Amino acid sequence: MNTKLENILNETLKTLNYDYETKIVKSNIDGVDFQCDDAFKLAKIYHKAPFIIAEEIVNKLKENKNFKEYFKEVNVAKPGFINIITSDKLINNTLKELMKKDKLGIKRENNKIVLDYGGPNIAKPLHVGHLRTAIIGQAINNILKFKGNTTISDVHLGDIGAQMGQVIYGIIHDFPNKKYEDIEFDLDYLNVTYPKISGLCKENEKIKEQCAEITKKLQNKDKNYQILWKKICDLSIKDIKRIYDYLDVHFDYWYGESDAYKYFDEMMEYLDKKSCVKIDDGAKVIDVKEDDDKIEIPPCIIQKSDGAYLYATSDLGTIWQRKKDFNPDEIIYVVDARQSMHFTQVFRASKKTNIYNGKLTFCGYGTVNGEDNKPFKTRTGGALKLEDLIKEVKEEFVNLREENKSMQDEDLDKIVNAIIKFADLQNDYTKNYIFDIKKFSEVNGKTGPYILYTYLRISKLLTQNNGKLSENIYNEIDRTLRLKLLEVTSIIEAAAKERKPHLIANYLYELSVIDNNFYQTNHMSSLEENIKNDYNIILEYNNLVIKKLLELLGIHIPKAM
RNA sequence: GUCCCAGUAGCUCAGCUGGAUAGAGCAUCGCCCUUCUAAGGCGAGAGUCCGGGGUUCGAAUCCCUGCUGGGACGCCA
Repeated sequence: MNTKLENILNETLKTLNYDYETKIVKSNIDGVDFQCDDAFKLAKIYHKAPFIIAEEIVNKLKENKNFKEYFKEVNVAKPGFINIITSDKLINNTLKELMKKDKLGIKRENNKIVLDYGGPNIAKPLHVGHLRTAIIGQAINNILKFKGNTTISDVHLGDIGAQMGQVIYGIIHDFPNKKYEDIEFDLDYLNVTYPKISGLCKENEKIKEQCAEITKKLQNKDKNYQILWKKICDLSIKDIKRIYDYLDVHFDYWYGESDAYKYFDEMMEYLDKKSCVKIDDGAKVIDVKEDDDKIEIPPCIIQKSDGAYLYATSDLGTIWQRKKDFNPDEIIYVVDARQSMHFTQVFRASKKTNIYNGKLTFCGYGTVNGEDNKPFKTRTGGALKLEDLIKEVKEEFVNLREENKSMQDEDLDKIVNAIIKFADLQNDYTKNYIFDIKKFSEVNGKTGPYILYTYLRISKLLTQNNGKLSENIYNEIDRTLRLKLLEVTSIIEAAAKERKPHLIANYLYELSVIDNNFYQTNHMSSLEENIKNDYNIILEYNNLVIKKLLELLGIHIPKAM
């Protein structure tokens, strides 16, 4: 739509001898569809009054023999705005073209992109802190895949950190006389043991040291500890998968930090030859300062003075591994914004040492806060488990009204997903947001269930149509809806380009509001056949759009609600 | 201390690659169900866009500065 209008406007500019690429934007003036503000720019370049230029353009435009095909009305407003009201014909023709197009009219991309999201720790249950990376990461994954890219998602498990030593310490002390092979325990046991030992470590320096020792040996591939480690991983991953499955969050690879450890030897050997790698206070560091830095970026430490490896090493090792396994065009990290400094260091280290020269993107999201606007904690001070959050939302929704109690479980789960995901994705992810269980479960207003409700209600109105859209537009809200549907392509393009799922969520909400208005002003059942036919075609497409966009956000539509 | 992010209606937030009268949801108040789901729609009130400068024909948006809140700053992950 915009392109078509821009083309005809640019043609006009040319005949007036203005050398300028003009842009058309959506107008927020009542009754005006689009506006062009470039008379002001031209005024500066050609030293004329903007109003004169705008009038010149509009007059010339009106001489165009195709004027009526494109426009219902074009006029100039006060200082020099060009207001455009498009013809019904243009709207309908563009809409017809869009309906024929594959993938909602978007341009295809073909990059190979690795996405790093999830990042749960083995031996700890998933909690609220794991929610955003999963939901945002999966949404970005879906969007980029829809754009045609080959995406590779990797959960990047924290499978070999300090918590492993602590859990193994706990197991050894709970099963003192058993061979490691024979020790058996379940998830409940793990869920108790980790916090228990973690607490002990805070009180007792000696136990902490012993745990650290186990961790170190494990990292150095101690065969015995690996037996227990394997058991813990298997149990824990199974549980983590269960929750991710519920949230429809999926990964192509379940690699962990331990998988990067395999490459440390060859990577360190490679790095030792680089001039930017040096020893500082006994630690091996990569200098990542750049001349135009506003602040001093500390060097990236890749090996501690005691020889141990740390966070940056494993992230660098992971880049090494990804380059080797996938050789992607880009790697996207969907992680807590507070890690921005760390990733600046790692990204720079990777570039400087030539480990990877592709694009590295940091998508840092804000924290989920409690009502005190501080990172969310339960009443007892711990992190709320994701499983409990899901339960709470479900309960809240079921108790909302009597009809919900008889809902099918399958449908309920879809709605719970919609509630949680839409709440998270409707705002720009770079910002913190306040986590309010009541607001999460709210069904009125800007929520997932509102969108689902709209979709389901429209599906019930749909009847047969002959697939041939006429040239008519019947009323203002009809027109608004058609124009809104024409925006879908650019919305997806923007969401993909900026990696911002909330653009899609906002569009879905705006579209749903228009839909609700539409079917309350236009009673389908009492309409003439030809109007009903047109509306059916439009609403059918409308629902196709809603369904596809919801899918991109990881939200699925229940059978009924 | 340095740097990053934020400050928009009572509350939660969109808008931020500059455009006309700053938009939603919740809350408040009015109207709309003999007709496809009222879990809805329409409308009203509510604003020094944190303060102060500047750039511009035009600033919530860009620059400088001050205040407030959150965060990050070499051997944790």
